[in-house]
Amino acid sequence: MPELPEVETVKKGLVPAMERQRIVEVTLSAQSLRFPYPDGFRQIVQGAVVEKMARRGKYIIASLSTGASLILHLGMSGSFRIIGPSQEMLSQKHDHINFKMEDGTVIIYNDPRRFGFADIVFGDVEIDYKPFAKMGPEPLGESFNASMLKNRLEGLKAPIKAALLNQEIVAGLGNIYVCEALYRSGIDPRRRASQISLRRLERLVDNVKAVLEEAIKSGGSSLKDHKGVDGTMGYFQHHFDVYDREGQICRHAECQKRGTPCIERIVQSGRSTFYCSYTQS
DNA sequence: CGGTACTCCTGAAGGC
DNA sequence: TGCCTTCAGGAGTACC
Repeated sequence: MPELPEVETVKKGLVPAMERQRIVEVTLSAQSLRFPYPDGFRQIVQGAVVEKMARRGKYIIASLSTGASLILHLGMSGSFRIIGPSQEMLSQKHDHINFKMEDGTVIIYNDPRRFGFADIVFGDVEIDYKPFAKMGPEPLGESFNASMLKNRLEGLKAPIKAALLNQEIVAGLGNIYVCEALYRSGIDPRRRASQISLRRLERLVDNVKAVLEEAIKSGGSSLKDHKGVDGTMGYFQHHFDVYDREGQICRHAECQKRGTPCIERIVQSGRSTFYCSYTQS
């Protein structure tokens, strides 16, 4: 389920438990995740110190003292929970990976749908890990701006909705935030990506950044709430303008005034798109 | 090559 | 209550 803000929140939550800590033991479930665990996974990870936790798109990267990097992807239903040294460790259905740290903390990866995966990369992840080699820019980075986006959209026949979901155009966006950013920008999700003016792309870029930043902020606060309860690193509660609001009235004054439902749901490349049929053109 | 459809898997939600 | 269908925030692959 997680998109960039959720992955960023999860990564931040893992930092205090993992960074500069040695992983002393790894246990894996019998069932593999989306891909089989790489050969020698346990041997490669066990005994290594996590030097730095990072995020690229929707991927979490733990760089290890051995020079290798541990890559984690949450798929649609992956989550982590952290069991402190003095806490009782209860295993749950769909637990797949346990990382036991030197101080006794255990980090557990749980994933009911098993769309997530773990991988190992030797060398420079940006070059040697295939998905990163082709991945678009980080949307919160300086390099993500309207003119570079216009270049990347040039010649595309796909609708803007599909283009923004493509991780090779821009990294980390998923169905929810694409819907929200297009709504805020007043852009019809069905519009051809290559036919959007620079002016509108400027608004789009600003709104992509804004919606992600807002989500990261609320993700951070909900993380705190969750931790106290059961150690779950949850996803934040967030208010969406259009996502999952089919048949409702959006917050635009003109739509409020009209009083008839404006939010519609359509299917684009097999995924739900929610948008305001009056203000997005 | 570009674009879309299909696919992996489990669980939650809604209809009857 | 239970059984069935539909849908889910990802992304690689298959195929036109």
